Amino acid sequence: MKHSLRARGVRLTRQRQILLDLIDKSGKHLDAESLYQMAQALDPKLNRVTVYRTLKMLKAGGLVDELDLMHYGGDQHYYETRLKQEHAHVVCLRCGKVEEFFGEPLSRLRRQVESHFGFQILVARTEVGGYCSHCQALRAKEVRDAATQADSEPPRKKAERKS
Amino acid sequence: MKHSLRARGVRLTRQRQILLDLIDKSGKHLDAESLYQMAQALDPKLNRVTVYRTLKMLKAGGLVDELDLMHYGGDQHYYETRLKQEHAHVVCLRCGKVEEFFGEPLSRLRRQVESHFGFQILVARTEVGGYCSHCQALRAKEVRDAATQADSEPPRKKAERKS
DNA sequence: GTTAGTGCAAACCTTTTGCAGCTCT
DNA sequence: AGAGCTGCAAAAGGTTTGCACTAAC
Repeated sequence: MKHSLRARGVRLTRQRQILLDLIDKSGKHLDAESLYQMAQALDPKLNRVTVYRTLKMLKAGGLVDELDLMHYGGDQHYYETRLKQEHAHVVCLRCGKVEEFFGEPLSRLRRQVESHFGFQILVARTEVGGYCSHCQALRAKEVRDAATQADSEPPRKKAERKS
Repeated sequence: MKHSLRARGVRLTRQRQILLDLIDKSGKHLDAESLYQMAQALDPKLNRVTVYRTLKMLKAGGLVDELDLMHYGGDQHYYETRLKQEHAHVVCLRCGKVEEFFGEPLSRLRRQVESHFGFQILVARTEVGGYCSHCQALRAKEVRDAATQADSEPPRKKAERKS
């Protein structure tokens, strides 16, 4: 990563070294604010704006990919170093867990889009939202509880219709 | 759409009728602001906030899908009525044109994610960014021109700001 | 020594929220 | 009648920009 930047004449400032190291070493799916917090622990003077500018540059240079993760947890963007292999992000909308899916449908899709439209793909992103296996049961229970509560709610007045 | 809402006890106010009609009739990929502008032409009192609230409700109810379109043109969200058939959005990063891709890799992907993780999918989104066939040539020319210009460019003075 | 990069403050854009009043069923 | 909606104003959240100063090459 650093090598690639140097080759383009990008200056490797102290701040960028810190950020690059964090992005590389940390697990994936960092958003700007988290990255900023981590960076600030190492250099309290490092500004939030520098984080945004660095991420923007890395994205423009194709060194990181930008994700939304189905906007679970807000409208900020998440970043991960561009991996060798394309993958989809599978986000549980209840617990927020993110799984990565590698599979041939992805490369197949890419090839089809390229040939079908004569399109030159620079970046592709597949995000899936729903409930993970663990949360499906819990979710069912939550719905049940909510319904039960509604049913047993004091209809102190005249007979009310059920919705 | 209206029927489905009524069935859930959602009130069909004048404002919602306007917005629902616009979403249905207009081409796809409207963002909140555009929808607001269109709605305001029909009812000048209709507030932007109502647009946001309505879109949020439709999304929660699964009646519309939310798109980012690779953030071409900003960080706002776009909406389209949920179609029978799943499709990917292919966005040209130069001209902004959006193509829709229907193909079996998408349903294949869906099935694989479900069975591989035991995941219950509620919403899936595939977005592809790059250059459409028309823009590829133009893009190449732009890059060439930029390089030529850079070579022969006199030492830069003050940066000019875009108005 | 240049010129790219940084920090700071302030602006910006999109979206959400609190609340009083209005309206659909 | 009354819960559900709307409009207004104001705030929030995330990101970008103008500008003077600093540091990498």
